[in-house]
Amino acid sequence: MSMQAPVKPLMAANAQTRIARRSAEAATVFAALGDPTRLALVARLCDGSRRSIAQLSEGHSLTRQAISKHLRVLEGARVVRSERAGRESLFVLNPQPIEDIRSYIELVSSQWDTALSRLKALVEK
Amino acid sequence: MSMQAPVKPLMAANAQTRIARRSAEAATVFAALGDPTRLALVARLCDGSRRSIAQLSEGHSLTRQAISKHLRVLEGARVVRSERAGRESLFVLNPQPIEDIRSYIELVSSQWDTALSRLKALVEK
DNA sequence: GATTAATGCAACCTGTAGGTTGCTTTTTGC
DNA sequence: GCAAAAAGCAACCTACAGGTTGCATTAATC
Repeated sequence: MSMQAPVKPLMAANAQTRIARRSAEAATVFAALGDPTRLALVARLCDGSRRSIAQLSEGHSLTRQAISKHLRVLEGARVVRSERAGRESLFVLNPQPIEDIRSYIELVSSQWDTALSRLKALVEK
Repeated sequence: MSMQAPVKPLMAANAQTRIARRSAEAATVFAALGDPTRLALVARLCDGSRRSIAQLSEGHSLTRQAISKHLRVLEGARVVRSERAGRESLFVLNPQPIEDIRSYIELVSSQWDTALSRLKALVEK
């Protein structure tokens, strides 16, 4: 087994740790969005509407309970919020976590970009 | 069961379908990033370095084979590319799919934003 | 107040994701 | 050429994600 990774650090260690620190939370949201059914639900809610489970079940081949479970998963990741209204519970998108992973991706991309520009600078030298 | 969703379309139907159309591919990438171990691997590769499996296994409590499997999943989602170099295979980040989901999120967010602004306009009327 | 709609709850089933162990194959370095 | 390093392959295990069915509960409606 090799002692240490013989790879030169091409970036500030700060950024790496900053990214790593946010990975855990980000993974939860990614996982929530990583199912086609759930992502379809998010897509359907992203116009800001609040819809009941029955409404959200229409058009899917799945059972109402299946949809319900998926909604609870999304709620667990805070991608969605629910509120009971009479006999139905209404779901609405919560944009915060999605905004969070957007900025996470931004962070990752920026690292990649600086890596690329450094590489380019190195080649041109 | 209710006939049709009694929800007014708050947005152009175009955007909804545009989002829906991209959901399937996006879900694959989200799923790939939805595991903490895999996201950590991506974080480690996002500086543009190419590293071997052995290198990427260091620091993890998992087996080399486990890491290897995760890398293949990432490769399946094209988040990462591999290349055999002698007796080791090197992995490097491929930013394209991540860029894709970034723009997907952009799309979703924009819908949410227009929904919000319309709501605001409605209230102020 | 009886009926029907909308959910919730719980048990259950099945496939597969995530992980391990053990062995083989391919390079490398001496 | 031999020993060790790096990775691939394959079988296996286990938990749980994703789905179903059936029944209980709550609320609207007439």
